[in-house]
Amino acid sequence: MKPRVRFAPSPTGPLHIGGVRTALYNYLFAKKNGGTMILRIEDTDQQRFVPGAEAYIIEAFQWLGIEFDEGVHVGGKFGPYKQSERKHIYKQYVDLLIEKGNAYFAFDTAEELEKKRKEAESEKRNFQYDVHTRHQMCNSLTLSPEEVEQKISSGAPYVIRFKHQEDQEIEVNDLIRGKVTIHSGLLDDKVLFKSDGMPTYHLANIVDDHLMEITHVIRGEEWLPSAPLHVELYRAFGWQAPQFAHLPLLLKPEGNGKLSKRDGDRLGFPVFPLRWEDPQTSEISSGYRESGYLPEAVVNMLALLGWNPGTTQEIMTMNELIQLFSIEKISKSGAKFDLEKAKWFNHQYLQLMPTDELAKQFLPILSDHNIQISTEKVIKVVEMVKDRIYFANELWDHSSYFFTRPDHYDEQVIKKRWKEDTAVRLSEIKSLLNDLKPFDKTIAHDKTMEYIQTHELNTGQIMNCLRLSIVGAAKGPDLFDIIDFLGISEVSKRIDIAIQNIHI
RNA sequence: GGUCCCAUCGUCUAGUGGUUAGGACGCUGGCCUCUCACGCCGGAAACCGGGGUUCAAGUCCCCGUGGGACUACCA
Repeated sequence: MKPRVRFAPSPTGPLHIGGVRTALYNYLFAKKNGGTMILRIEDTDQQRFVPGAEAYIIEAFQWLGIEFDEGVHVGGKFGPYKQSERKHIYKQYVDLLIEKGNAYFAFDTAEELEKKRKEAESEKRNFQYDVHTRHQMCNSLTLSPEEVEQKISSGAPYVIRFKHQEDQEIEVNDLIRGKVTIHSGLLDDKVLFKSDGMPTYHLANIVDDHLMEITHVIRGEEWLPSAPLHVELYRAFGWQAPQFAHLPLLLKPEGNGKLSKRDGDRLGFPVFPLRWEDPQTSEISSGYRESGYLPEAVVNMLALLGWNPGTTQEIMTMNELIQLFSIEKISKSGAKFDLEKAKWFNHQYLQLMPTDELAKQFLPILSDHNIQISTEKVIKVVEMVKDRIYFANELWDHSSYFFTRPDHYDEQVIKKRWKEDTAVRLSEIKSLLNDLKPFDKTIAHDKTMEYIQTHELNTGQIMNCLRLSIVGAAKGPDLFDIIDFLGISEVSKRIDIAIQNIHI
C-alpha cells in the first residue's frame, strides 16, 4: 500500500522552522515510497485564527520546493482539507463514541475546573479529569439520564470527554522510539468536543486521518504524550490506527528548550521560512528567504537536523534526500539549531549556483548603488569574488572596488606596508604598466615582478600597496585580474589618488 | 509535582558486543599566495555517573544524574 501522509498546521501565525522540518520529513517519506503528501489546515480553534497564516504556509512550501499532492490549495478527493469546513462531520463521530460508551457529556464550567485545579495545587496534588475524579464531577456519568437530557435541551453548555478505560496498558508503537507504554488510569479524559461546537485537535485529527486514509502520522515529539489517547480513539472507533513516528524536537542553539519564536531574532537568525508581519501587532519576524538563504540550503540543513543517511555526504539535493531518506535513520534526541552550519550550507549552495544566475541577483543591488554596467562585466566580477561570500547580499562588500573608487584606505595596511619610497615606486610601476601596448595581464605581472626584483624591493610590501591604492584594502582576487578588469587608465588614476591621499 | 521521551567532541552526527571511537560545522597550526577567500595537509576536542550481563560494553539491562516534552473547552 502506498503511504499517505499529511502535514497539518494550524493557521495561528507563521510556520515555525520545526514545522517546516516535520513537513519536509513527511514529504521525503511520501516521495521515497511513491506515496501522497497532503496539506490539511487544522483550524478548530477559532480564537487563535490569524488571517494570512494559511497563505503564508502555502507560500513557504512553494518557496522551499515542498509540493503537496492533495490539500487546501490543490484539492483532492478526500476534501475539504480545512477542518472548519468539515465541522459537520465530527459531530456524528463523537455521537458514535457516546453511543458506544467511550465518551460522555460533561457540564463542569471552566470556573469549577479552575477551582479544582487550584485546590489540588494548594495540597501539592495534581487535578486531572480522569478515572479517579470523573465520578465527582458534573457529567453524564454522575447525572441521571433525565438530568442530562434536561440540561442539554435547556441549552446548558457542555463538552464531550473521552472515557478512558480503567485498568489497561496502552501501547503506542512508534517507528522512531519503539514501544511506548502507559497505564490508562494515568490518562486524563480529554475533551473531544468543545462547547462551541467544534472538535478538539484530538478528535478531529483522528477522524480526518481515518477518513483521509492516512497511513503514517509523522509529527513532532510534543505529540507523544497524547499519542496513547489517539490509539485509544482508534480502538474505540474500531479503526485501524496509522503508524506513528514522533520526531525529535528542534532545540535552542544555546541553553536548553524547544526552539521558539523569540530565540531567532534574539540570537540573530530566522525561525521562520519567510518574513512575517503580525497583522495585529505589526511585529516583524525575519525569514530565511529575506535573509538571503537559498531554499535548497534551508532544506538540506533542516533535513540533516535529526536525520542523516549514514554516509559522510552532506550536500544533497531534494531528489537525493528523497532517495536516501528513511524513518529508521531519524535520531531520537533533540537537535540544537546551529547558525554557523546553516551559513556554511548556504555558502556551499551559492558556490554551486551558476555564476550568471548569481550575477542576476547582484544586478538590483548594483542599481541601488547607482552603478550602470553591462551584465557580462557583472558576471566577470561575480566569478572572481563569489568564493568568499556566504550570502548574495555580501557581493557588494566584496566587489565594490570593481565599480567605484575606494573611498578610504585600510589603516592597518598603510601602517604595515606604506613606506617613504612607496609613492615613487608606485608611480614607476604605473608608467611601466602604461607602456604596455596592448595591455596584457600576464606580461603586466611579469614586468611588475621584474621591477620589484631589479630594485631589490619587498614583493609583499609593494604589491600590497599597489593593491591598497586600487582596492582600498588587502583583499580580493588576483591583482592583475582586477587591473585588467578596470583598465590601465582607471588604475593609473587610482594610483595617483592614493599617492595624493595616503600620508605617513 | 505527575506522566512520557532522550543522553558519543562546543554543535550536527557515524557507530547495532571486539574500532587507533569516524565525518561535518566551528576553533586552530601549516601549505598555496601580493592580500582576503577558496583549496589542500595537520591539530585540539566526546562515549553523563554507578552497578550489573559478557572472555569482551559507547553499544545490552538496572539505578542514579542531567536535559526535554506534555500536563487547556490550543494545536
